[in-house]
Amino acid sequence: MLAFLDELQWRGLLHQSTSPQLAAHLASGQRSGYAGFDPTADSLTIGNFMGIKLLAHFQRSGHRPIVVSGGGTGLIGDPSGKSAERQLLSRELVEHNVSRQKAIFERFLDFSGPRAAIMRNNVDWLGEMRFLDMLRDIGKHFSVNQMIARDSVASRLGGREQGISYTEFSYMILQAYDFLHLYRADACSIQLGGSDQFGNIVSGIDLIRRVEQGESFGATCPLVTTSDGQKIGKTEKGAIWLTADRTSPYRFYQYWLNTVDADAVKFLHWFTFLDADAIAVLAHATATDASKREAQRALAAEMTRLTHGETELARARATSEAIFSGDVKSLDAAQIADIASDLPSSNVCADALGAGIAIVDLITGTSIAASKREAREFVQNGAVSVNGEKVTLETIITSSHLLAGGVLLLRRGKKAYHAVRLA
RNA sequence: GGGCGAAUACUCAAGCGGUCAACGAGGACAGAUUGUAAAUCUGUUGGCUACGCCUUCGAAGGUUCGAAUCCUUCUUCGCCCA
Repeated sequence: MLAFLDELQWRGLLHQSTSPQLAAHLASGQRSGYAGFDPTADSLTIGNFMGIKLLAHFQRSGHRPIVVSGGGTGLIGDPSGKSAERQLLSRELVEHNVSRQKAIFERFLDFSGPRAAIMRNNVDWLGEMRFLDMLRDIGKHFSVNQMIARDSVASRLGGREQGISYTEFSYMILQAYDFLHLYRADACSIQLGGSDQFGNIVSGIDLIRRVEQGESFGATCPLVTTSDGQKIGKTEKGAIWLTADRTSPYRFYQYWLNTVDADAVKFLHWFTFLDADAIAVLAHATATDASKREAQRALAAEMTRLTHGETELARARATSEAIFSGDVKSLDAAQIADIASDLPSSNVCADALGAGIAIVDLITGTSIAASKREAREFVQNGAVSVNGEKVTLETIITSSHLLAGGVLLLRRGKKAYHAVRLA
């Protein structure tokens, strides 16, 4: 078992730590460390995954991870890395989001055993905090002079267009207080997070030192980006989520499979739990014959298994193969239904289909083509196929085209698929 | 409070009375090539009952045969003076 910091180090996930003593602190016993998550949505994206992964490594290295849901801070909004003031979320929504996110953590962390992960929600302590107490007990330890020097605050003070509200300005105090609370209540001495959280982490450490004369630590991972500097997990069609209701396992699998060569090995380090040897083998394979995309395949498989489980991985793989080999006609009804459930879909009524529908009309308004003009263009370009066969403008779709189970599989280009069900 | 200027499609950005559904760039999408890549080349990028028609150039009115282009008011933003 590798020490926590060493593990992060070789994976390229260690950006900064607050003190050289951290390694010794970790080596001297089982520690508790936390990372916070904003309940801005009822799910989490692969952008949030890094925080989870830090905790997972922490646990695997023999320590106790604490997941802190920002049920309280989520009501305020973290100004770090934000150029504009955030919209406030309602209490009900934040609460709902917190409860939905809980289920996600259970897939990545072990909530049983001697190092069982624990969940905390900072609304539990921030919610009942009295304003006067906060000002007297906590506020006294913060220097406004230092607070306004913070990047996240300074950038907002300079601009005339985007100021910062007192609400968001206070955020760092709340996060610092979180750390203090956890230090007291759960003997939590470490905070983990992205590099953008470094300032907030240090604030917490300072506060603990002043109030409790205690020692605490922090470590951050770098902001992970793709080779062309883009945020990971952002696509044109929206973020890649960690729950099937927002991103199907198939799409999730495809996202990783489509990783560019330059990023594949790097992502294996960052996102998977594969060990150094396994990654070295894949790196070698990629260097020798990139066209086999072994690194991408392993990455997609690992990530899908991790987030959705073995069964969903098998399905996503099977769907991918059936679809990209173009051989969908030989599939049976169950397989087709399986595939269709992973794809965007629409319905067509049996009567209309009986009479025959022009291909252009069929695909207009689906995820394949937004308008008739576009539909015509795609068909003319030879971009559209039905059940793996190219269609032309003259093609009329009738019930004889239906695959087993009453489904049509539409395809545009190489990667856009759509299922049409008989209604 | 006063003065000046700007608002154009996903973004940036031309246009300043007809030839404007609106130059160009980026992005996006598709085709060829390929590895469900990258790079490259080509095409498309408001909608439709489609060699024509309809709706768009911050909003509402107006001038004109005709406006994104001129006038009025309003809204928002920027700059300058107080």
